[in-house]
Amino acid sequence: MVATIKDIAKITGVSTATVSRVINQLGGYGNETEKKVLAAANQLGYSKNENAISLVTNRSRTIGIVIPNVNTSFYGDIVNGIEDIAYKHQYSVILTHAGVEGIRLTNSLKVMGNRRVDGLIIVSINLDTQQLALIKRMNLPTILLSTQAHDQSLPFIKVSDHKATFAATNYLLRQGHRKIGLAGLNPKDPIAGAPRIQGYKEAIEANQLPVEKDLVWYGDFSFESGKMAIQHFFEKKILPSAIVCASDETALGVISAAFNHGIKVPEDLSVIGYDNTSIAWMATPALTTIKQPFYEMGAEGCLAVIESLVKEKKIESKILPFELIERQTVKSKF
Amino acid sequence: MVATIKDIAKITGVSTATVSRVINQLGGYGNETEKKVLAAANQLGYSKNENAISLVTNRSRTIGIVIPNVNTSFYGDIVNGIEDIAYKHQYSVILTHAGVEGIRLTNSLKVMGNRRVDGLIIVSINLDTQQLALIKRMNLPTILLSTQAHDQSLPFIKVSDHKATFAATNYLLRQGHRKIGLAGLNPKDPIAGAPRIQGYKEAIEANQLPVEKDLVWYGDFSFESGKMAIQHFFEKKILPSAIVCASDETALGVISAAFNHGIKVPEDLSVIGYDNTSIAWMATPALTTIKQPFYEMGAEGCLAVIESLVKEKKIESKILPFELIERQTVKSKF
DNA sequence: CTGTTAGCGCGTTCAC
DNA sequence: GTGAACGCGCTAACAG
Repeated sequence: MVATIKDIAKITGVSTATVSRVINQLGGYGNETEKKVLAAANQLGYSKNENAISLVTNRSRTIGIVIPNVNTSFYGDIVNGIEDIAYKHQYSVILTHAGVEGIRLTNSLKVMGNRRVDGLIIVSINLDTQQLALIKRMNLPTILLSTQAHDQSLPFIKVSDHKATFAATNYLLRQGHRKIGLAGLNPKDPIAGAPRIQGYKEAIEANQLPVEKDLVWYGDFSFESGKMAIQHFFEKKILPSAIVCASDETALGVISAAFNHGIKVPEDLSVIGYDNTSIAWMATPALTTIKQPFYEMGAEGCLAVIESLVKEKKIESKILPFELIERQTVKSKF
Repeated sequence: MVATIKDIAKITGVSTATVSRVINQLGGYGNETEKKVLAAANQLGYSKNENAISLVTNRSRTIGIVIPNVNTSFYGDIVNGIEDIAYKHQYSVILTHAGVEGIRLTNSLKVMGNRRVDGLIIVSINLDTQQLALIKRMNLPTILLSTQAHDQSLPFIKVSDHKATFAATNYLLRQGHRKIGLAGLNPKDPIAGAPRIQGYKEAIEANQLPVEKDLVWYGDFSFESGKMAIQHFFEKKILPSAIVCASDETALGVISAAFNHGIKVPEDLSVIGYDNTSIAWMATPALTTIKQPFYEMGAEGCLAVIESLVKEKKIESKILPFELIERQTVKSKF
């Protein structure tokens, strides 16, 4: 058994109250006692029991992270950002997976409730009305990362999917591309799907070009979606000169399938990705892509939650800037 | 404030002890009371307070994960494996980063101690003697993942780095390659460095070939190391026909630099990676590599810790099998 | 089948 | 400057 403040009290001959004061540096005790207590604590290898503290203070200094079960590599960055900030503020982080598409979310929330987390960070899950209600009922400072509530009823941090895809498409247009495909987006996804499709269309139309249905291939943001897009374009015999992709993975899928068909990137086909995960810059040719600031999302989200805890500050939604990173997969037509 | 068993007791007119029995399904109570209690719990939205439970039972049903701060994508898989198993057994998982090369480890362990985690999973950190002592002093079921203690004093799960690299090298040899390079390994790393270098050398020598010093370029497992290796080979004018790489990232670095020099993979140069992270199969050409079963490492490691908790079963070290995955970056010389 | 009691480790009055 | 006493929410004897 680990030592407790009782043990320290016994050894030093002071009361547990005083030990507690010293350990928490609350002041109001003599120099002598302080030394005595600290020495004893050190000698016994005393370690706070956060569970006991939680019980009496009614706060756990713990933040709950809920992540879906898909394994795109960017979750790592977000979690990094969260944990770094939590660490700085002496908070701990407990992590649960909410299953594919958040199926296990209810259970995740239950766990978080049982652990009495002080705040909640929910990453990249499309919440339905019922789930939203569940979250609100927990009455905890909460922030959504890389997603948002369809009714905006919870604060979030993300980039503007609409603008980012508009920018990507427009960039291709400015490079002289006229037949621009779209690959891998899910139109039923109200957060990361539909708005991006809209951004793509608007960019095309803003240039007085027609949106061609056959140039759009829906999917699920995956590598496979990218491969299938190329397959589809081939079958329809309508190969675009450039493709806007749902993710870096989709872009790599496009490139992979293109390669198999003998199409060269970027000479014959330009490709632009989305996310700027590590695979983007490690690929050959290196992927031109839209960068999402994942680490910052995590860090700022965590900070917002913690500040709402200590300063009772309301959590504000925030749109973070994306960035178009030019590398080697887009070729100008001029 | 959330409802407690006291509230339930008051409403239903039974004692808190009985409420506790019902909630934990311990049996020994009437059908009537059970219904009453459950109904009240439901109505009040009762939620266990795990912190209070931890206090009295002296176990937290929490497992601590310590991960270094580097951001290779495979941590995600390991954590996935851990969390899935933890979830199944109703354990929670608390995550801390131990900084670059485990510099913050002491603090991580302190956090874990304060939270009174029941078990410890340490991922991919090379522990020095002092750190090992620290961990042992915590007196917790512990397992190391994808690393091991230099004195084998803690159980671990990993693949045999030595054998895996031997296999990779030997595979290249069997494809007819005679000038085989090695890129990106750190010889000072006693776990993932030196043994692999050894495996490489042994394979070469087993084929009565000389180990050429200039064909070996050390590094830090990174993409950059791969690029520098090619740079080096060029300067020395000693381009191998195949390269064994420290990681998939190193392999991609090799491929990237090779591409810039007009060297084609695999036509002019064969490359074999290590890890089989997602970038391996998404790359074009898809990377031939050594697969490490990361998810399984996490899952089996977590299971071992939990079983040692419930069954007092000792945790055994385990060498997991690697697998050589043939894709498109190695070309036979025949 | 059920209630009483004690105590887990700690922070926090309220006295002195 | 310090201590006694209480209670956070819960489980675990023990008694009935």
